Amino acid sequence: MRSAPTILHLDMDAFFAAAEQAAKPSLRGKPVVVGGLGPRGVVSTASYEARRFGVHSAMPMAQARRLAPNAAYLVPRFSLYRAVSEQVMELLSRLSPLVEPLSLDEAFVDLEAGGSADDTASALAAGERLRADIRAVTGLSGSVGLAGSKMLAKIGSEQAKPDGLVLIEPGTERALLGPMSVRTLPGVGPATGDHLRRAGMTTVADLAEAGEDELVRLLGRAHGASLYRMALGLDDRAVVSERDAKSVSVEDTFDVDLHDRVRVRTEVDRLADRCVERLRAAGRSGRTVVLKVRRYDFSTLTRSETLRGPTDDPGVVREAAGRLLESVDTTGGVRLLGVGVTGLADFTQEDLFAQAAADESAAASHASADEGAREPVSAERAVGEGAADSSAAAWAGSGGGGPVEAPEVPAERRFPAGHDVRHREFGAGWVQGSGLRRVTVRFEEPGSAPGRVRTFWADDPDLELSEPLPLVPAVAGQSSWPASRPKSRSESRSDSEAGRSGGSGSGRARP
DNA sequence: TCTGGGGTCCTAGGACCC
DNA sequence: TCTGGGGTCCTAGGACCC
Repeated sequence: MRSAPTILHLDMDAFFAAAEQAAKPSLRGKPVVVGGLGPRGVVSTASYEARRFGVHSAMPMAQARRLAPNAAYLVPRFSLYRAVSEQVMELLSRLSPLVEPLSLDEAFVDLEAGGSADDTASALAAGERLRADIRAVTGLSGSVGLAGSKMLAKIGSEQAKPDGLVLIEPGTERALLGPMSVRTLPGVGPATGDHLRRAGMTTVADLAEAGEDELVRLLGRAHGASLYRMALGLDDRAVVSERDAKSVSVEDTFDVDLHDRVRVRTEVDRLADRCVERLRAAGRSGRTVVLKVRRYDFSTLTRSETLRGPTDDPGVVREAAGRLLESVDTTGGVRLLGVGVTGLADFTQEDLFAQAAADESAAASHASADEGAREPVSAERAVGEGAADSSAAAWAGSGGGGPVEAPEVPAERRFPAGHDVRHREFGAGWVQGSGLRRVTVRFEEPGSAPGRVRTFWADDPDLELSEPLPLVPAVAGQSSWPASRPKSRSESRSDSEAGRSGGSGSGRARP
């Protein structure tokens, strides 16, 4: 709590969808839904136009399609969002060294620590300038909350949406919060909300009135006490930059439940490899391996095993995950599998060896086999039979499961819906749909007029996938476009996987 | 309507040690 | 010989957030 509103919370408006609209002029002003396109996909972000149809985050995609059948449905492109996010974070870092990112599109900034504001007027000026800078550099809008604490700054940005700024004057917190729903407070989700409602509390004022003892009795020590303080508008949490990750995990929901025990085991192996890849990319190792299984009925369980020391050896993680799998009953079908590592240490296996060698310890019995990236097994995965999306079924081809390295990569995998392409003659565009060895491209780019559509053969040598373009043309002296740097393998993987799980390539955008 | 993927934090019981 | 309490680690699950 401070007496001047110098904590800033920035939240980009409908970030993924807005970035896609900026990249694809024909989608501006139209409903756009970004999320998983497979039969079990959910909505990541809906544009404000799509929200008017009732579409919102975390909604099953099938439901979204019923509500907004004419919206454009796109798979997320994290390389684009990451690049825009880096531009935004760079602008925030000019305000203060104390920037705490919460996700790609959200962050706290301590304006006071940065010397960029020390009272209401200067905070307001900094916030408005930031919003203008973000629009100039990225072409997107963000909403800003300013207050004397993190909680209130965040509530402020929520109230400011879309494309606004709200400043909450210190001293007015309790009056402002009193009539609001308990669900406004961070940490109060559906379960806690129900719990409180059954106890007769629906507003923040109700919580303040109930008192700390009552809330602790109801919700437990930590949760009850912190909620009581928040209800009074008290929040001392500092803005902290650079928090080390505490776990790394990967998981996959399958388009169709897995029944074959052998198949389940090979998927666990692949997930273990992917998990270790990410672990190593972060220069970390971990001691506890966690297996997650979601069964056909959505019941979810985890099994974990703590090793004698941290590892980043894919073989070790695979074996541990495999052992854990032994203790899980998978009859009835498996909907999701996940492999994670916690208890992270800052050194890699290589460092351990160096240390061990220096100590002349005999511990170096486990060779860190450099597995490298295993070729993903048939990318068709569970698509093919029983896929709900009729277009996906039509495009999945006959039988599926052809040789992985065959030259005949299906068009929908070489050219995932929504991704950028370049044609030697027609220039920049994006994949509107693909399948049956054809690719349909809309030729337009950020800043251009809405473009026209043309269809090509997927093996057309003049057509190739390209990196996302900056949403705003680069200006001399302006911050550079991070996407232009060479991508790491893990980055390029994540986008193509998103495209793969999208499966159908049915990024339908109406002309 | 039929439920993603990546995380964080908390609770609770049992083992183990002092 | 029997009993007590506290601290830490491990495991499993749940709530929550974006």
